[in-house]
Order: sequence, then structure tokens, then C-alpha cells
Amino acid sequence: MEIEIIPRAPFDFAATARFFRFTQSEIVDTFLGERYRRAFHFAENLHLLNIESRGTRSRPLLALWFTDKRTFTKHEESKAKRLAERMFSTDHDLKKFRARVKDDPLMRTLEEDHRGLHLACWPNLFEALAISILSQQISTTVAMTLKRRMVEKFGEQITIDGETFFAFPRPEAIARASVEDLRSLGLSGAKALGVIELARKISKGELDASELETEENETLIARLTNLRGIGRWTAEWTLMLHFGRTDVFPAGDLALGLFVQKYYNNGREMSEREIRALARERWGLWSSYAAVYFLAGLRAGTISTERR
DNA sequence: ACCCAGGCATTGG
DNA sequence: CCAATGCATGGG
Repeated sequence: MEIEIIPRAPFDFAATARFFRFTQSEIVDTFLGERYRRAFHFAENLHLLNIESRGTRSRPLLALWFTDKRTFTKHEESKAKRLAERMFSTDHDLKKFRARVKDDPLMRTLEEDHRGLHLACWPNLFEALAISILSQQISTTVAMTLKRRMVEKFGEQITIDGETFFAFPRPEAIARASVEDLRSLGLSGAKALGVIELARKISKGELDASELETEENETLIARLTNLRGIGRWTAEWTLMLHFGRTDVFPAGDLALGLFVQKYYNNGREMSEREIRALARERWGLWSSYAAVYFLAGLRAGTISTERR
């Protein structure tokens, strides 16, 4: 049984799916042709989640189904629908982002270059935070390696037509691990401890994502930074890439700071506070998209963080 | 052999 | 409130 989702246009499914986790091909999130697939725990079982584009950028349409699950209860159907809506931010109205940056030549160009790129969000808070902790300070290549090792050791797998898919580990699985277990995968002691404490809190119900959904940004950041290993950088990216907030600018991010200084302050240094103020004033409710489109431009090579 | 990469917690002024 | 320091791995 297929479920249809109609995203707000413009919506570029391939661009959004490829933006996932800032990687092209990886262990959990796969994208091939026009189809996104990942193993996912849904309705008590591990299924292969499929999401495929059936529309165009200006008339978008998504189809979602789980391989080997023919029927849905009404409740499951709406849950599956919300899952896809969250993962691809289908309700974000990027026409408003476009309007917001019409007098900002650089951002207007980036918007044109990547029109239809939505936030790609992690489906679970645990996954969002754990991967962010893994990624702190190290290159994306190293972070990918660490994630792969963790997923292969602790994630459940499903084989469909001879092809194996790994699910991101459940918090319960990591909660049972020791710091030494994770260190042996290459995590630092601090990261290992952070990920394990997080897994234990979530599996004990001490941290519930659904209770946090409606919190104000700053309250949410305060709640998240109370956790070991979660600083402001991680919390802000999590607001964007799990909670789907559109009005966050992670001013502490090295690359984002360099962009703002280079392109909006004649290369002169700015404090984090000044960067945050500039982002709020310039991009306001669409600051998250400004951040994402900067990174998209960086990847595409149209802009750089090098000094001129 | 270095140095750095999408930070964080801790310590010391 | 600000600065310095150690941490993990892989690529340049």
C-alpha cells in the first residue's frame, strides 16, 4: 500500500535526498535513481522504507511504502505520512525563503542554484544527536567511518532480494554498550560516554522528543545542552535537522562563520554574537535555509571559505 | 612528522 | 566572561 504526500513547491526531491547527512552514499540512507530507501523500525517491525518522487520540482508528489507491508491501519498511515513530511520538510514554503532573500544578491543566487532543496531531517532524535556527537570536530570522512562501524555493530539489518540494509541502532542497543565498546570503534572517551548516556536517557524515557516538539528554540537549546557532549553547535543543528526549525543559524559553525565574515563583513572577523545578530536580521525566520544553502554552495564550488 | 577537520568539557584566570 | 588544553581518526 502506497501513501501519497504532496510537498509544497518548489521541492527538489533528489537535491533534498542527496543532502542527507551531507554524504552521497552511506550505510543507512541510500538514494538511487529517484528512490530513497532505508531500513526503519516501524509498527513493531523492521521494514524497508521507500520514498520515491512521482512529480516535478514545481508539481511535487512523493510516494511512500514499506517493502513487505501491504496494509496500514489509519493510525499507521498518518504516522508514516508524518515521517515523510518530517524527513523531507515537505511543508516548508520555500517561496517565502525566496521572497526573503530577493534583495540579498549572494543568497538569491544560491537559492536559484539550489531551488527546491528542503531541509532533510533525521527521523529520530537519538540518531540526530548521536551522529552529531560523532561528527564533532572531525572531518566528514572520519565521522562517516565511525558511524558505519557503529551501525554495523549495533544496528539491526534486513535483507531484501539479496541486498542488506542496516537500520540506525536503537537507543536500547547502545544503552547496553560500554564506553570501551565504543572506544574500540574509534570514538574518543568523551564521545563514547556522551552517546551512551544519551541512549540510556532516551531508552529510560527521560528524554522524549515528542515532549520537546513545541518548545521555544532557546528553551530547547537549553534542554539539549544540558546533555553531556551536546554544546550549542550540536543543539542548533539538531533544531534544524531533526525538529525542522527554519529560523536557526548555528553561528558557532566554523564554515558558516567564515562565510558570513567573508561575504557580509568584507572579510573582517566577527564574534559569534555578531554573526547570530546579522543572520537574524538578514534571514530571520529563514536562517536555517541560509545556512543550508551556504553549505550547498560550498559543495557545489560556487562559493568558498577561502580569504580573497 | 606534522596539521587540520562542520566541537565539547574542563580548568584557570 | 574569555583563553588554553586534550581528545579520536584519516587525509593532505
